[in-house]
Order: sequence, then C-alpha cells, then structure tokens
Amino acid sequence: MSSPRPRGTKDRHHEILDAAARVITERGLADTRISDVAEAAGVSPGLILYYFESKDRLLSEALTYANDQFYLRMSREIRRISSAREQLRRLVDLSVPGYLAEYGKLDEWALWIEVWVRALRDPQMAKDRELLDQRWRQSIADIVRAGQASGEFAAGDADELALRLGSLIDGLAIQVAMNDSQVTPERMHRACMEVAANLIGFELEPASA
Amino acid sequence: MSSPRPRGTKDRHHEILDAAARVITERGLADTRISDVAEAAGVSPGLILYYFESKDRLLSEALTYANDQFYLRMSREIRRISSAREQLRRLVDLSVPGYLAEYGKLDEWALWIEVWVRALRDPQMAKDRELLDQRWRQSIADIVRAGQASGEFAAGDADELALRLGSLIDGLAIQVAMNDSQVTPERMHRACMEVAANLIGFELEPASA
DNA sequence: CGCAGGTTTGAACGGCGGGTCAAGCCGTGG
DNA sequence: CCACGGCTTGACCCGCCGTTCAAACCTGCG
Repeated sequence: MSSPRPRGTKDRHHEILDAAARVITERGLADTRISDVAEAAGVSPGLILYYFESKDRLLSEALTYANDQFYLRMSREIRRISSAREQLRRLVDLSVPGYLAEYGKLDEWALWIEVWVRALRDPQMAKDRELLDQRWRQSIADIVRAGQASGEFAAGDADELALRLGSLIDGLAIQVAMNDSQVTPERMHRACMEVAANLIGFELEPASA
Repeated sequence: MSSPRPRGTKDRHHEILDAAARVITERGLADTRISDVAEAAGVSPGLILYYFESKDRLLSEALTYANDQFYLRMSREIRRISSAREQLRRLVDLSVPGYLAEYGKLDEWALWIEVWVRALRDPQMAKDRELLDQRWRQSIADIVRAGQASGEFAAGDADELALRLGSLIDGLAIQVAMNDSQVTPERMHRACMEVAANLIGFELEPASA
C-alpha cells in the first residue's frame, strides 16, 4: 500500500521483541539463544542480527519492552474504574501471579526477576528498571491520592504508602511466582488487601457481610 | 596429623563453595566460569570438576551454601538479644543492603535474586529456596511469638505477620540493592520499622523522644 | 626406599552459539 | 523490462568454556 516510509521495519522490530519476550519467559534469559528467538518469530537467525546490533541489546530491549506492555495494559484497565478502592483491588488482582485465570502464570514476574539480575551489573538496565519501578509506584500513589481526594481513604503521605504497598506486593509476588506451597495466590491477595486497608485507612467491604 | 579419614576433602569443598559464592556475587551467575572459581580458590580448573560433578551442581550448591551462611550469622546475632523489639530491629538492620557499614553491599541480596531466577526452572533449586524462605519467615515468626509472650507485642497470628513483614523486607531490599535513588537504606529501614510497629502492635521507641 | 592411593595439574578435545557474509529474493521506480 | 536497494537467508567462521584425561605429585606405610 503506502510505501514512502520503511513499512515493514517497525513491525519487524515489534515482532522480534515480542518473540524474544515469549522465549525469555519460557526458557529464561540465560538459555535464550538467537536461533530460539528467530524460530519463535518465524524468521532466520541472521535477520535478528540485522535488526539488533547484538544479542545483548536485543534481550535488554525485549525485557523493558515486555514490562512496558504489561504496565500499559494494567493502566488502561484501571483507568476505567471509578472507585479508588476498587482500582486498588484490581491492581492487586493483576499483580498476584496466577490469580486471574485469563492471564499467564509466570509471565510478568519471571521477566521482572530477569530484569533485576541484569540491572545488578548493566548500568543501562539499572536506569531503565528504576524508571519502570518509579512509574509503578507512581500509579499506586495516584490511586491513593484519588481515594484521599474522594474521601474513600484517610489522609497520609501517598508516595510513602505507595512504596510500602508496592514493595509488599513485590515481595509476595516473588514467592507466589515460585510456587511456594505456603504462599498461595489467595493468601497473597488477602494479605495485600488487608495491609492496604490498614496502611491507607479504608474499609475492606463496602457494606455487605 | 590424624589420617584415616579423608582429611582435606571437607575443607576443599568449603573452600571451593566459598570461592564460588564470592565469584558469583561479583560477576553474576551467568558470567561465572569454572576457571574463575578455580582462580579465586587458588587451585587449577581441573580440580573443581574433581570435587563437583558439574558446573551446574557447583553453582547450585554454592548459592544455597552462601544463603545458609548468612542465615546462621544472623541467627547467632539475634539469639543474644533479649528484647523482642530489639531483635526485630537488629533483623531489619541486617536485612537492609548497605545499612551496616561492616557488611558488604550487594552480597546477600544479589545471591538471593540469582536463586530466584534459577528456582524458576530448576526444581531442586525451587525446593531449596522454599526451605530457605520458610526458615527465614520462621525466624521472624519466632521473634513475634517471643514478643507476644513477653507482652512487648500485641496478640495476632505470628505466621501471617511474619509473611507480611518478611515480604515487605524482600520487596524493599530489592530496590535498595539496585541502588534505586528514591529508595535509600535509611528510608527502607524506617519503612520496615514503622510498618512492623503498626502490624505487630508495639511502640517504636522505648520511652525517649 | 619404593609402592599405593588419593590429590592436583594443565594441556587437549569437542560442541555450542554469537556474529559475519556472500548470495538470493523481491518490490519499486525509471 | 531492467536495475537498484532494502530485506532475508543459511552456511560458515571462530572463540570460548565445560569437561576429560594422562601424567605428576605428594604422603604415609610397609
């Protein structure tokens, strides 16, 4: 169709990044080979190196790309909920690995852990991770502020509350993602909501028993 | 001296595991080669494979070994403190990366993250991780129970409190270990202690202002 | 002394996989 | 219809470890 701009290029980038994210999720960063990504994307190995200057760069980009996608999806979902308490509940729903049947089990969190490992030594990844995390805390803080404005939540330092709640979610999610027999998705969900209600200052149930 | 038993063998095992843990901490699991470990241990590469059947086995053992060491050190330290509240404070001190100058910065937490990555795919490591984590939660729960018995803390489900507090520590520690500019060791420490006081039910300061 | 067994060495092997490249494959514009 | 240039292929090269192994090295004992 229209041709002046390099049409396929942008698509290829995304296709490859998507494929890479999928492969990393199921095989792990360490066991991901270029040929795996190529196969998953349905192209030849050589093409991968045509679009990305090195395997390292590809994997780094894929990691931040995938986390970005997740964030955007969550963001979109939450924005259409009006009650701050329900927004918070939905955020927790989406954060508990395997809590919602419609989403994959490991997926997001497995990638996060790979990001952490990499960020320990790769300065660029460290920077990206900090930004990603900041945005995640920010979106919690926004919910808190909205709730405080509407009177659903008690007053308090929204940023500090976001840090605490977000960290609790991180810590619990790790264990759930690892299939810890003591830490089930349900238990995690309950813990998050109760601590949130306690820290932020709201009632768990609107009015029902 | 005495000779019937294989004398040097046990030492060599530990020497190599120590060396491996050190190398993993500074280079990362992915970039750790057998020759690195050999060099760090002051022996030849061949000897490593004489004591461990494969690189994989060596690294797995090194990871759990190192975490074990950390746990034991902390355990010992805490046992000699009498007040439950002070025990808890000490536990938090030791858990905040870089909070105490005398201990290394990354060290423990960097290894934890490597454990997590591995546990996602290696069933044996998954099992070991669960045990390690259970023990960690247990030691928090023990402190809580002690405090409840002595009247320092309010009543409550010690195991559930331990899970929540432990997870919060995990989640915060990750960010501190990554040098997140927003999450300083001091901020993490404060957050842990305040949430602990709130959840568990005790006063932060004994009596002073 | 010299043998025996466990220990230690380091050179050599082999496979794996990232990266390169020369050659084909198109679609487009002349 | 041809020539150009971006896209795509897959075979190939090459360095890097994990692993193996034969030989050397101790140390204690007969």
